[in-house]
Amino acid sequence: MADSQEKQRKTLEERDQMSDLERLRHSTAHVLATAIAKLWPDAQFAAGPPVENGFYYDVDLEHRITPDDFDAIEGEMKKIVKENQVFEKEIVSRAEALKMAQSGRLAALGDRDTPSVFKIDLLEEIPEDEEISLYKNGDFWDLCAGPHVGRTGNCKAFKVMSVASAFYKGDASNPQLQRVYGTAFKNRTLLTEHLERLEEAKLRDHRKLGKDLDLFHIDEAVGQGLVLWKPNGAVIRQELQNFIGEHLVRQGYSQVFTPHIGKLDLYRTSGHFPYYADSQFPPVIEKESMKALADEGCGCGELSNKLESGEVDGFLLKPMNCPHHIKIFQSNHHSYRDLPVRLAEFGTVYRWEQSGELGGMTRVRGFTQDDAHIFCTEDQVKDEILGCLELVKIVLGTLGMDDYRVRVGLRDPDSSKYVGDPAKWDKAESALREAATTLGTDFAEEPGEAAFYGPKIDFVVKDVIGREWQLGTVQVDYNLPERFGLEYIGSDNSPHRPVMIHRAPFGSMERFVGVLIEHFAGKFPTWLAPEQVRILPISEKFVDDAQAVYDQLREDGIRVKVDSADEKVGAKIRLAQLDRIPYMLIIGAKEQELNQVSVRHRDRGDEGALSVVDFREKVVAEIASRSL
RNA sequence: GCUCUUGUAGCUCAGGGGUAGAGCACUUCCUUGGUAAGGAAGAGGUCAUGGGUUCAAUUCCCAUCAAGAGCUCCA
Repeated sequence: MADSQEKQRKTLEERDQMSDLERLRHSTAHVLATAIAKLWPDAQFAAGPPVENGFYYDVDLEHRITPDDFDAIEGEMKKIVKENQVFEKEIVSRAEALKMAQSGRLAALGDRDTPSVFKIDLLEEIPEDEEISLYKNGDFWDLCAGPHVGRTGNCKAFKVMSVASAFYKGDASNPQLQRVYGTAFKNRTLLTEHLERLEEAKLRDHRKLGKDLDLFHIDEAVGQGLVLWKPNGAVIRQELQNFIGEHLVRQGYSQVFTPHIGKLDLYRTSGHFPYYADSQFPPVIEKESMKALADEGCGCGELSNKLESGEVDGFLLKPMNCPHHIKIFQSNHHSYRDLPVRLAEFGTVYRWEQSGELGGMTRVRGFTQDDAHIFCTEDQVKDEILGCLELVKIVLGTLGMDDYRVRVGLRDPDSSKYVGDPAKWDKAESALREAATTLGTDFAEEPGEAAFYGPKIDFVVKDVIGREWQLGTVQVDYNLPERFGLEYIGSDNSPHRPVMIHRAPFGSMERFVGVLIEHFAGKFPTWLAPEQVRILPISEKFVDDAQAVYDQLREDGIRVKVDSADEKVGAKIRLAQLDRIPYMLIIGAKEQELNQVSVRHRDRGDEGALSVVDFREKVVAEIASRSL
């Protein structure tokens, strides 16, 4: 937030550290800008930095750039590359730079009627003691601190990728610019490889696979961001819940169930209403109040005031589970001997995410957290955090998800959005930091990433198109115990305030399964696969034998189906492969005679014949061990 | 929420001012076949919704709803 402007401007030191690839991409951004300036001389350029997979340049332009323009843009870029213009650095005085900007000369091919408005703005942000440099390639002069490659001829392997819009300087109150994205690599081979990787990634997109494999459905009639789990998806979710459930028992959690709504007063106490009203579904107003209000002809604004003041009461779809769990904790008196109390629930919550934010399973409006709240003493905080991290590690380890990063979210010292005593924050932050060091993986401390009520550790993974998603989370909370006046009786026979820890190893079932679909590209390990075994009789004659094997496997709880369609076995195999079924059992005359099945694995191929008993044992063991 | 793009059969998509087409899936028939597609026939659509322009709109225009990309946001 506060640092978004700083992010726009790299320090000189950071610029010196720009990698060769970033330098190349940044230079290609200038080539892009040169091409756009040729095609549309009235273009006003803002910033054009390298980014993770390429670069972009922000431009304000009457003409709406569409993918249809890409050929023309790339054509111009190729000419500029071919001309092999030198990237020339020139140090100028502030006054000179300003003069050029006033005459529209910056980020342009020549003087213009209008000043280079964004460049003037950017000039003003450059610290007094910093030198001001221009980079020139051909007639294109741009205000730029560099660094660049030597010549435009170095920028051969590029591609214009997409165009989107972005707020100037990342501030939603600023005008929106057209952001043209491109990518560039050292050579064509690397570029082609990158483009192929993107194509492959599209194939494992969870939204596509969710449809192909019949895992989930989002229906307009139900609502945006509200996920319907279809039978296949439900199997995966249930297996994951069982898996977590087993570990909860081992770690001394108690399972609870709570309703999906709670009174507004509950959230007034927690501080979530009306503070977070914008990101909640509107309250459900009590019947009697509703009627009275309607009779009064109460308007919308009035209603909202009355809700805020508490004059009218109602219920809120729960945006989180904490208050309910707190009330469970509070329904008993607690001695220090009882602590920690660990309450776990797969709790469904509802949040009014902005419509532009919704997407697939990863950002939704109703989702189920594998939530738990731990109420403990100050002394227990560290061990409890360790326990939580242990659980996250077990989860990610079992699923083979090792491509994640750990983020320790600390408060932003300059912001006032945080509640609670700074001394307690310090304590919580150091507890988390200490716990994170025991993790054995690198972690990054990120100021400003804390929740408003406390610091946290997040496990972040990337989806197929490189977007980061927060999955598992462990958060310390000194705030809610205060607001609800939680207490336990200490060994000194006087009341003390417990500390709360929120934790969710998956984060939400929706997001986690979405990410998991992409992680496995739909090829779930046998224990998670909606259909674990498919039996393929060679012809109609062997359907009865297939059915007999089916019955035996079902006894062991194996999820199995028989494909009795009137098709050749090749076609049946193809279908089973497309459905990503781990095991195919082929039954024909040979197998019938020996009471065997021919085993084919979706990745390993033909594995030869086994007796039904042997196959059963093998698969049951594989499932029980949750092997990958 | 903002900008842009998109919305045609269950799925993937083509088409285009004169009320629609392919492949896969589905149904039926022929075929009884050994490790990624055997053949034939059939059924299936108010072309997202609501307005407007027009003799005529699924096609053009506007709005709404939804999806996608990016930005902003994410207790």
